Amino acid sequence: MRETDFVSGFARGLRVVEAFGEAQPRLSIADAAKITGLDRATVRRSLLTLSQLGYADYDGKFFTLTPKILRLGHAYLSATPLPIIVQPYLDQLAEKAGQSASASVLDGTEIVYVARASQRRVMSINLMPGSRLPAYCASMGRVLLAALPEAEARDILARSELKANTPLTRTDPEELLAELRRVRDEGYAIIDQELELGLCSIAVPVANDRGQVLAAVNIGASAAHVPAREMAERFLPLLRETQAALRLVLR
Amino acid sequence: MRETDFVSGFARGLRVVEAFGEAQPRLSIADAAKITGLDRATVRRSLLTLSQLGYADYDGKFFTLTPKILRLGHAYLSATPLPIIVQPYLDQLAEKAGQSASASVLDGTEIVYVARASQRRVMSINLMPGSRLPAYCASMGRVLLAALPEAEARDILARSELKANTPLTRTDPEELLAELRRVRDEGYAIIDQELELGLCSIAVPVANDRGQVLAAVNIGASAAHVPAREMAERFLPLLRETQAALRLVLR
DNA sequence: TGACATTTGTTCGTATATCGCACACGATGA
DNA sequence: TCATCGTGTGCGATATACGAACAAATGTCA
Repeated sequence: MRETDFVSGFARGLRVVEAFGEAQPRLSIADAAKITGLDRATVRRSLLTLSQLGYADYDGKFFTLTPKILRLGHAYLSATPLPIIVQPYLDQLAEKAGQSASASVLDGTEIVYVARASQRRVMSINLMPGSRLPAYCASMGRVLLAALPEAEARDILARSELKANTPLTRTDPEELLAELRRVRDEGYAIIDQELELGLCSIAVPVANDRGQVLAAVNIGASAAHVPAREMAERFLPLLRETQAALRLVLR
Repeated sequence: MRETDFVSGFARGLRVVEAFGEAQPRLSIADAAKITGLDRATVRRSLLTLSQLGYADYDGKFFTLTPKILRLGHAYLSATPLPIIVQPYLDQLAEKAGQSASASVLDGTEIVYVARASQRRVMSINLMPGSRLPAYCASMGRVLLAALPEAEARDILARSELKANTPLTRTDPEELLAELRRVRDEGYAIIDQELELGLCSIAVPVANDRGQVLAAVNIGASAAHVPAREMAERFLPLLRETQAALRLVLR
């Protein structure tokens, strides 16, 4: 790949889009420049481009993204068979379990939700396709990390900001790696309020017919209703069932 | 806005991303060039840029989008208060109604799902945030079009490809405009198997405290379980309740 | 099979567009 | 009033797009 095989204007524009987020729904030119570290003039050109294409609104002072920006993610969601195939199985799983079920894949140090069947809300944060959580402290994250060669998992943990979201969060890399080995052996991961107090979840990997792990599926429940020690007993059979069904239809 | 306030490299890159879709999950350079109408050399540079940034994978022949691309849509979903505020109300609505509830906004001739609480699957197609449906034949689309000045609704209908998805689909622009006037008067829209046989839905507009229509909320049900003539009776009170609650919290 | 046509990916040179910087200007507030 | 912050603009240096040409792969037909 040569130096000139890279369109930096495009890359800069994508950085500007990603500058928008929960904390920054509305950005002025200077805001976006500060967040992206790009020159104000450059950011301004990118934002005006977004606005002219209908991906952003501009009131003369602040820019906000429009729903048209979802077309970009939609291209992935509809182009990738995974979410479409998984969704009906999730719906069934959520109904049988009486709890929310989700599917996610790994992207760097984070897991990305690609499908979700919500039975009832148990988390304070709102999860939907495209939502992200740190892998090290999420049940699906543990399962996905366990599916990687250990060196790679170690590398991802090293790049992660291992912070204790609750007193129960495990943050020691060696302890996490030991847990990953356990997950690899047993084939499932349970999180007991490591992400948020009151929330438990159990996840299994989802592989295709060649045994490649493509995603993870989990069930989340309120710790008050389902203590962590009961998670496996109550939900693992259902998850195994879903896992087996998906193995046959994924390629 | 001056000529130079536009980054055409960025705009070209976005066109390339949108070239991916359900029918085209994997694109070669030449494919993408054909779809976008851009020069092969230019498309190649954009695709290699996407690949280098981790937004796409490249096997030497075909490009596919990666989940990282969802960050772009996620920027909107988490940056925009609407989905986050609406989701808990949708969950509640879906539970009370025992049917799926969704929220969407208008983008051109299409509605875009921004949040969804799925109770059970009634449609053959899979809906999730970011999914799109033509506005003219969806209940939320009717409601959103009805909220526009008539000239604008007429223009959108003119730009829409009015095709009959089922024998019940209404495709005559004048008939649709008359229906929009009815929807505007009555404050809700019912779709009886116009999008897909066996599927009924009812939608109401969601406005903020200043009366601006920001989105639409609907309930979908199987026509076998809930005939169209019973939709209003069974679900309109629940939808009105949700509508009133949202009016108070949206601004 | 071999020769030829077509398609696809890649490279190159140059005209053109874009970047980052510096500066001007207006708004806001101390 | 002055300092500060944010926006818009002109300019030289640099990066990019385009079209064309080339190489390699693929398809086609006798």
